[in-house]
Amino acid sequence: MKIATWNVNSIKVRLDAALGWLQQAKPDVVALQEIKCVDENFPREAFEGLGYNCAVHGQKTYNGVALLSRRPMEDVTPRLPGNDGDEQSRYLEALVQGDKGMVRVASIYAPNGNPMGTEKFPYKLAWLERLNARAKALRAGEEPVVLMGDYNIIPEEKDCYDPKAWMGDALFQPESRAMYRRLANLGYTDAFRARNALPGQYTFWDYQAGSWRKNQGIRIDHMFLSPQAADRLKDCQIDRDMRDGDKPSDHVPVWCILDI
DNA sequence: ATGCCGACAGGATGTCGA
Repeated sequence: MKIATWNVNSIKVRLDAALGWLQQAKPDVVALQEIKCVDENFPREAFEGLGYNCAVHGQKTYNGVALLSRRPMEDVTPRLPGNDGDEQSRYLEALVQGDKGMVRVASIYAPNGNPMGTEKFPYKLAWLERLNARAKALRAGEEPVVLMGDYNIIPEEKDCYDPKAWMGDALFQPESRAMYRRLANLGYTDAFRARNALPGQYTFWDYQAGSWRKNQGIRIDHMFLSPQAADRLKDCQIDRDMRDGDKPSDHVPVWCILDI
C-alpha cells in the first residue's frame, strides 16, 4: 500500500499538477494540506474521476486538509481533540482498509509559529501538544497508524541547508524540535529517516531568492509511523522532481510503501 | 536588516506563509 502526503498550497491552483502526479505516482492514500478552500469548493469530481474517495476538512483562504483514498474511508474525523474553540482546519483522520489489514491515517498541517514573540508560537506548541496526546491515545490501540503532513518542524541541523539562517525561526526552535522528538519517544518512527540518513534531503524550498535553483531547502514534511506500521515499512521517498513542474507548490510529496 | 515569490480576497494592496 502506497501512502503519500503533500502540502499543495492551494488545491485550486495545483489541481492539474495533482491529477498528473496521481496518475504517475499511483498512491492508494494521499494526505493533502493547505487546500485553502471550503468543503463545497474542493474539486471532488476530478479526484473521483481517477478512482479516489475524498474526505475534506476545508477552510476559506487558509489551512484546510483532505484525504484521498482508493478504498472507502471509515471513522472520518476532523479536528484534534483538546480545544473546541480552535477554528483552524489542520487535522483530519480516517481508517482505511488495506489488502492485509486496516491502517489509520491522518492529514496534518501543524501551525507555522512565526513570527517569534507573537501569540503564534505558543499556539503552535499548544497544537503540537494536542497532537502528541492524540498520538499517545492512538499508540495505545496497537494498530498501524500513519500521522503525516506538514509539521513545520526542522528536526535536525542536517535537515536544512543553513542551520544558522534558521536559528531564530519558529520551525527550528528547541521547543519545536522537542515536540518532534517526543513523537519519536512515544514510539513513532520517522519513515523517511528509517530509510535514509543522508543530509540535504528536503521537502520544501521557498519560492523566493532562487531557493530551489540553489537547493536551499528544509525537511519539514514528515510521515510518523506507529510501531505496528513501522514493522511493515518497505520504502519511503521524496518526490523532489515535483518542485520543477509548471506552477509548482513550494512543498513536494513524500510517500511510503507499507506491507498492509 | 529586509525583501525576494506566490496565493488570497477583492478590485488596491495588505496578510500570510516558511
